[in-house]
Amino acid sequence: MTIRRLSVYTRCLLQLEEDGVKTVSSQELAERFNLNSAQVRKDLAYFGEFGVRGIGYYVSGLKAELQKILGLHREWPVALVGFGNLGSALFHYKGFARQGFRISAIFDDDPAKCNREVNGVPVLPARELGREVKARGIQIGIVAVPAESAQAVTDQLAAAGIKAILNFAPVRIRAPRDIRLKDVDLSIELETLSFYLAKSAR
Amino acid sequence: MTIRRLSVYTRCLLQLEEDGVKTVSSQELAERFNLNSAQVRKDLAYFGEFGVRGIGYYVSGLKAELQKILGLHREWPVALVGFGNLGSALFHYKGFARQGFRISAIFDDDPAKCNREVNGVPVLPARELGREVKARGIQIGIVAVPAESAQAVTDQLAAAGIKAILNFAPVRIRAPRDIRLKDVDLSIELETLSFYLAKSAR
DNA sequence: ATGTGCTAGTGTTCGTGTTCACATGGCGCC
DNA sequence: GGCGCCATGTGAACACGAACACTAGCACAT
Ligand SMILES: NC(=O)c1ccc[n+]([C@@H]2O[C@H](COP(=O)([O-])OP(=O)(O)OC[C@H]3O[C@@H](n4cnc5c(N)ncnc54)[C@H](O)[C@@H]3O)[C@@H](O)[C@H]2O)c1
Ligand SMILES: NC(=O)c1ccc[n+]([C@@H]2O[C@H](COP(=O)([O-])OP(=O)(O)OC[C@H]3O[C@@H](n4cnc5c(N)ncnc54)[C@H](O)[C@@H]3O)[C@@H](O)[C@H]2O)c1
Repeated sequence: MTIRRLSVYTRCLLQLEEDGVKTVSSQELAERFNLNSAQVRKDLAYFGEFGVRGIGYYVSGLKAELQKILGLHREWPVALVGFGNLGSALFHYKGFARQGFRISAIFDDDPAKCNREVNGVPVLPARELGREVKARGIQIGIVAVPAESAQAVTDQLAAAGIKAILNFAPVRIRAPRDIRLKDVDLSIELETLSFYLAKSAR
Repeated sequence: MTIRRLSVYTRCLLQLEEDGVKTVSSQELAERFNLNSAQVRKDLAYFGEFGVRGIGYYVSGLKAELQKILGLHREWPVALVGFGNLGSALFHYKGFARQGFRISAIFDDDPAKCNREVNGVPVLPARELGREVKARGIQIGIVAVPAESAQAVTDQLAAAGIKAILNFAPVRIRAPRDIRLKDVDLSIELETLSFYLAKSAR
């Protein structure tokens, strides 16, 4: 199943709830994301029978169910490794906190950047990563260091017992099989765009 | 066909070329990304017969072919809209330029940020977007403004004749059909991770 | 209490993308 | 110059996810 869509539905439901909408049909949800309504129903029915026939889905009930499925009913402490351009943009982004992701420790090898606090969050040298991650029970790590350091950082995170990694470095990194790994590669996104431009120019 | 893989191959070939490797087999490429070797061959054969039977692929030849397919043999001027946290991280990122993407105009509505130059690139108020994009022949736009402004910015980019948009705002934006649209939603990436964590904790 | 209308749930079809397995065809060695 | 090697290219099998179309069940009106 494609989990990404559940996230999209959840965000939409948050909006609908704010707008005071009580129920929503699979049809309406589908139109918002130009999907097929059967798709939406299959996605939702996979995890349980959340809907009411003849009515649709109760917005707040469905929202709560989806949040529980996605693990958004709790707070997730997150470790951010690399406090450069991208790292600090991510840190200052408010959207993560809204979904329960709290960057609760930052690690960077640059002595000029570490051993201080930013908005109450400690910036620490990478050598303290293991201890700090364990002490805080952090399960999610974000890798925002240069490509050449990404594997080393991943190894440190793995050793510290982290369970999931979001990697921004443009390299394929290796992690133990039980660690969930997700790559975000912005160059690739741009390249798919230029591919289509180059093609239609042909 | 999944274009993303072509980008991955290309980056790998760049590395191989630097390392002085002359030829590479589909098998070797596949192992690097744990893919199937038939997959690699299908991907490449789709665009032409680039390989030599019994030998594999000539690294520099294949690299050049893929770059041409992806449109990386030329420079793409890019318009960046929104010069906040994320926008400036993207602007200062060196990786895009390496693939030929050059941010050549920045637009932001905040008067404190615009009407100046950063590293020789003008930061302009959004109202000048149309003129500037046309004048510079920009075909790719990056949307890094808050969600509530994203649709308005998209409309401006569309009116200016842009052909492709990379959107970082966490909303589904609408654009004319002939504009290639790509969304990057980092919250969703984190949520897929927390989904798996929540699931295995169950 | 019964009927009608509406929308969720679901078995099946459909299409795309992946994997398998083999035949094809350059290259170099004899 | 012919022969064997080895990796490509590709048709066929397969798997997965998406779309269709039908069935089931709840709510509300009568
Ligand atoms: N900036 C962007 O917009 C952008 C876009 C796409 C991808 N990326 C990728 O994200 C990563 C970070 O990019 P950036 O622009 O923030 O780079 P940056 O150079 O600004 O920041 C990297 C930070 O990592 C720290 N660091 C280096 N090695 C470390 C280690 N072993 N342990 C801990 N910290 C270490 C450095 O001190 C620095 O502060 C890179 O891999 C880059 O390719 C960035
Ligand atoms: N910062 C991150 O790490 C991050 C991560 C994921 C998603 N995003 C998304 O990226 C977008 C930008 O995030 P940010 O953190 O950079 O926000 P930000 O508030 O730091 O920056 C937004 C910038 O856009 C400008 N702006 C607003 N409306 C505009 C308009 N109509 N025309 C031109 N410029 C306009 C503002 O002046 C500001 O400079 C948001 O949609 C956010 O949800 C950011």
